[in-house]
Amino acid sequence: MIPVFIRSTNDDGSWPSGEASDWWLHQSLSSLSTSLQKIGGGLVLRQGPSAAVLHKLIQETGAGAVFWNRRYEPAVRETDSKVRTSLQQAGITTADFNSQLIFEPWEIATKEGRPYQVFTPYWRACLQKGLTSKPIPTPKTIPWPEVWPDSVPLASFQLEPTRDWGTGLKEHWNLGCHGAAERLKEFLRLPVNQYAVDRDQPAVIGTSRLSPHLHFGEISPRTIWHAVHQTLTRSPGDSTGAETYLKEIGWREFAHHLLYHFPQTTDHPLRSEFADFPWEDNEPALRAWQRGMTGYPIVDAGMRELWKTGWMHNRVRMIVASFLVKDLRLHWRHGARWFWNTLVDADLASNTLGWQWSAGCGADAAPYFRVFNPVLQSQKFDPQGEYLARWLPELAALPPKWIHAPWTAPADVLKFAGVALGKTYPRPMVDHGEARDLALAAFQKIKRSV
DNA sequence: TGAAATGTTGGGGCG
DNA sequence: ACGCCCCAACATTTC
Repeated sequence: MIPVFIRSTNDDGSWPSGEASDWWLHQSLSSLSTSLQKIGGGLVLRQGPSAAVLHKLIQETGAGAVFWNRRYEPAVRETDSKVRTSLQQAGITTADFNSQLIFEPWEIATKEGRPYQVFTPYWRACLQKGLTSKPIPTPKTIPWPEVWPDSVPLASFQLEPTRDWGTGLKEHWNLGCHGAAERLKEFLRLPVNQYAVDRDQPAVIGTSRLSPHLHFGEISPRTIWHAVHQTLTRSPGDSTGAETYLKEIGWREFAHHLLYHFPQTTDHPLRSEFADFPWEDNEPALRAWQRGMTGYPIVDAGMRELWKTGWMHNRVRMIVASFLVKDLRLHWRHGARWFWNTLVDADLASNTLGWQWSAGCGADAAPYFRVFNPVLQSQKFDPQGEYLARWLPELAALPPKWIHAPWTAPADVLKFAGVALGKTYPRPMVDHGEARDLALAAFQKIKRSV
């Protein structure tokens, strides 16, 4: 058995991976390679068009079969299917497996046999189907070949970032299968029912933070499912936390279900009336959002956490998304692209679902008129302003009472905290009240065409 | 997995 | 003592 990773250069129209993802992939490959070496093998790295690379490897090694795990993004699905055909035509045995998901996107359907478009009934159907098979443990030994084919050096993939954010990322993540397993263990050590409460507080480590590990296949959702159920069996009692957490795994499944059945949603709204939405075109506003300089502390804290660590707390993702789409009325695609490029857990399915949900144009979406108030959200979920102070050092000296909306603070409070609005920290780039009215007015325009 | 506007109720101040 | 008004506090509706 020869483990191979191909850095594919397929011209399949898929979005080029972002820098944060690339960074993770680099570390993850290096970690996988080390693990394989420890059990006497290794990982062969190659670059080029998938099919051509595989055919060449087969020629070099005399391999008779190729196995891989299924992928679900629209563009790569097509590529993988072409690869399969071309291998089979050459008389090679192929087999593909499911490692990424608990439920295949096509095996859950409504009574009419159609895909679900609302989460709750979808998840109910999943739970009813249940998961019977147990995850297969990591093999202790693998039959290795006598002679190894050449491998290109990992560095030749040029996955390491050009900008210096490696230090910020490294401090926050422990990569690889081992890191993923550790993180799951740590997460499950917390009281299970704590999750339902803590997960919404960005200042607290209350979420599992497994998303990048899941995305890169360092841990499978089935492993998580079983570990959570085991914890429940060991210490029964209040299971709301566990159910809430598994529901998040469910959203990930749902995202893949939707992307499989509605592949156009990566770029186009699922609800077609939103194609006519009067989005603004405002480059400086987009830049202010990206850089965390909107003047709304909770938005800026989130955007800076993202830039620094390649990750953002889920509650804050919803807040910054609402701000981009409703307060600035910039197309959700701008947000999706930015997240794609900066998140270590960038995942086409989850990202697409998340942004369309926020914009109100997707499946099971928040109605468009549901506009987040960035100040209220901040006060509600970060009451002490700890999260704000952590990511906005220029506001750290402001007391909790004023840090959520510095422009409302008395002059002497600002002065004492060393805050000079418009100088050390921007004034709010829009008035939320006015922005909300404008967003609702814009919504009225497309509502008529429904 | 909202927030604001509007409606309702009930206690208390006050003439 | 009584009715009136004010306005929290909560509930409902609307965006």
